[in-house]
Amino acid sequence: MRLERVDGDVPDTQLSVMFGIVNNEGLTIGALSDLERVTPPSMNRTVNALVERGLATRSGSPDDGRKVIVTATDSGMQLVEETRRKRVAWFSKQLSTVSADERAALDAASPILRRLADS
Amino acid sequence: MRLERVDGDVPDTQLSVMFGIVNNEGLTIGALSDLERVTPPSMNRTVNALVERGLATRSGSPDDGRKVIVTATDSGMQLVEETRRKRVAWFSKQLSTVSADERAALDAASPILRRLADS
DNA sequence: TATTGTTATACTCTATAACTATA
DNA sequence: TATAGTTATAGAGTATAACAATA
Repeated sequence: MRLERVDGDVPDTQLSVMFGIVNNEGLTIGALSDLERVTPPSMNRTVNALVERGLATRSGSPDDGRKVIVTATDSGMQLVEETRRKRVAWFSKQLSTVSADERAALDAASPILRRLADS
Repeated sequence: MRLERVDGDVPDTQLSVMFGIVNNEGLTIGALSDLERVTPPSMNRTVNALVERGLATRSGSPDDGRKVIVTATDSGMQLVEETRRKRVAWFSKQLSTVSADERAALDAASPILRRLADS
């Protein structure tokens, strides 16, 4: 599903961070590096790339001068929405090849797989 | 599971190629790039890294002078076997947290997921 | 002429260590 | 002193384009 994207070759990692800042308000560099499970320097670099592409902006936190809040630009929000639309469409198409019984089997396995993935 | 590895920090990609050459005889650079779904130059680079680490060797094909066959060294085979052992142990441990009913649900979902992944 | 591999080049992601600025 | 972010540096993976060697 991650391969479903909008033309314009924004890499996967950068796209994932875009989804993060669109879906959550006021994320800092540190919060983003926790979310994506990378180190702060790595996230810093990725955010730089997003800002250079005009997809995100940095702004200082009002309450803590050390923190930096990353926000999506209009262009960034548009990219996320288009990508989401494409992914939902792809997923729906995949799901249409699954019978009701198969769907039930997947539903049954889903929470077990999630538990194993989180452990 | 892929995170389960032997100490010595051989990266994931390189380890995956090692499993490829241990599990299949006489693989060429081209065959390996197909197997790992990367371009030949990329695979060439990875094989170079393996040779530098002493895990694999290159040798010319007897029947086609253009082809290069990649083979695991003793050290390479040892690394693969130890890694496999660790991964099997990890997997068994995970499986031990799954009840018989849950196991049945996973077994039912498995072929469906495989079909979707291949499509 | 087509195929196989290689080299050159460039971009992305990742990490650790060391540094700056703020709390 | 501790925390948030940044810069410096280095290793790894990926791709495309251009090239050499062989079929």
